[in-house]
Amino acid sequence: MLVVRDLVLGGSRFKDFARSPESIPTNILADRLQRLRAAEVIRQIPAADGTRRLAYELTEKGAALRPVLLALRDWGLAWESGTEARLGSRV
Amino acid sequence: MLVVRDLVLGGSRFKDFARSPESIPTNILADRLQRLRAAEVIRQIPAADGTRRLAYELTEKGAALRPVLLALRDWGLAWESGTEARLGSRV
DNA sequence: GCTTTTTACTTTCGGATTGCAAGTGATTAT
DNA sequence: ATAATCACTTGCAATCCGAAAGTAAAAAGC
Repeated sequence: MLVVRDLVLGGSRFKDFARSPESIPTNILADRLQRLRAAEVIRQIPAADGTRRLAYELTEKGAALRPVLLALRDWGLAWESGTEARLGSRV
Repeated sequence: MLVVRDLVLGGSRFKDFARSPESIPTNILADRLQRLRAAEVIRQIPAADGTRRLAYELTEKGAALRPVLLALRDWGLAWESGTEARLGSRV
């Protein structure tokens, strides 16, 4: 879910996910990326910066998780102190 | 999350959760009930059937998770075959 | 062109978490 | 009075996770 959130926020590279404030271990991150790809929530694409490196983007199925993230964000903002709103507007 | 879903659906007793199709082991269930109580998502109440047994209900904070469940249900219905809609109408 | 750094992982390993099975004491049904 | 149900707890093997280190390929710096 945190990987999906990062993708919605614009991050798209392995290093971006690894540097997120939750600081996921890289072995777990690699496993999650693999599983999310198997579930067709994300897909691999070539990096946008001209290099031969990889990046990830949400599939249509993955983008459809946005309302779930927004509902969770709203709940956190309303009920859990310390919740930060990095996700933008509704729907 | 599955405990919260069961509570939204009407189940309220330990046995109800334990008998859910996901069949959670009872030691994990006991742990989750304790944690959800600590997080003030659920609270203990006396059972409704006159016996001296226990039941659980959602707090206001817990009930506020309903939109999250609905968003997840909608996603499952749209993208995951085999998703069953046991949750009722919107909001 | 050669060295250093970055990237995207994999491997290793101790500790935490989980699933399964069985057990327990109190309450309730027969 | 006896049996069954309820709401857990305990014990143990297997799985999963986090932290750290290692690696191969690509990119950056000089």
